[in-house]
Amino acid sequence: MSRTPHHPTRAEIELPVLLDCLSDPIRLAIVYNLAKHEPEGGELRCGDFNAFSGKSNLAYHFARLREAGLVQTRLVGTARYMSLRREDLDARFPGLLDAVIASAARDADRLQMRECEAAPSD
Amino acid sequence: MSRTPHHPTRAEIELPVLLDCLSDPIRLAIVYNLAKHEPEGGELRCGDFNAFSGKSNLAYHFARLREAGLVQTRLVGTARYMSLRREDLDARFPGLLDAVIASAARDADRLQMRECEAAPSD
DNA sequence: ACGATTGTTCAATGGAAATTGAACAAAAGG
DNA sequence: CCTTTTGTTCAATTTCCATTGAACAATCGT
Repeated sequence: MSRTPHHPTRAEIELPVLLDCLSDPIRLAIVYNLAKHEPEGGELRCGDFNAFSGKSNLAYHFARLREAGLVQTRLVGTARYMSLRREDLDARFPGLLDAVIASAARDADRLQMRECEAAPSD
Repeated sequence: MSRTPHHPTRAEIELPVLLDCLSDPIRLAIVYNLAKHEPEGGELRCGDFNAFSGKSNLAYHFARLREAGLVQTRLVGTARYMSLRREDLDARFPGLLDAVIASAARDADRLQMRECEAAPSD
């Protein structure tokens, strides 16, 4: 485990990678839930998504989200807090993230979009 | 060759399929060029993209774009004219297509986005 | 120091996607 | 008709992606 996971710079974020990342139902659901919690700070723990899939599979999706530049990870004890890279994404591709999230919200039922409970913060 | 290729209805268009479709560089370039030609009617022939890849590979990508609901195909003689399904896409996922196209335009250089010449219309 | 918790890394597997070339289909034009 | 043009379909290959379980790493609590 590297002490600090790698995050691409804002300029390194690439559109096809980002779209591919968002095209996976599990990753889209993660982004959707992160967006939903933005009013309350926007941070969720990795463990908050344990109902979505197995842990190792989730770790794989978290890494893809991070390396695509969609989320940032903050280490707190043994836990990891994730949040959307709002500023970077809005600066890089204005309106794109909002349009995707709004589209996902619109189809939440059809997409069988899961929701997760935020664990009590530290 | 079926006389009329299948197009999904507006309601059948699905977000993950659409995003996956747009995440491929060749398909994104096709959509980008179709968008660029919207002021002039928005139709381009399949053959206008022949510089992008081999014909059979393009036929594969055209089918994916069509089946994702991104484009519609009109048969004229031996040629096929494609155009974006603007109304359906804007109705289904407002702002999404525009945000993607604007993002692609912004990164056109980095994406080595090819441009195609519209052949003289009939 | 020890065990529990949290999450990652690794290796292996199954399956879907992209690419290629050859063969085919439909219409246009001489 | 016969040839050319346009584009698809098919089969085969290669590559990449998602998923799984076992092993590992880092921290916390006691």
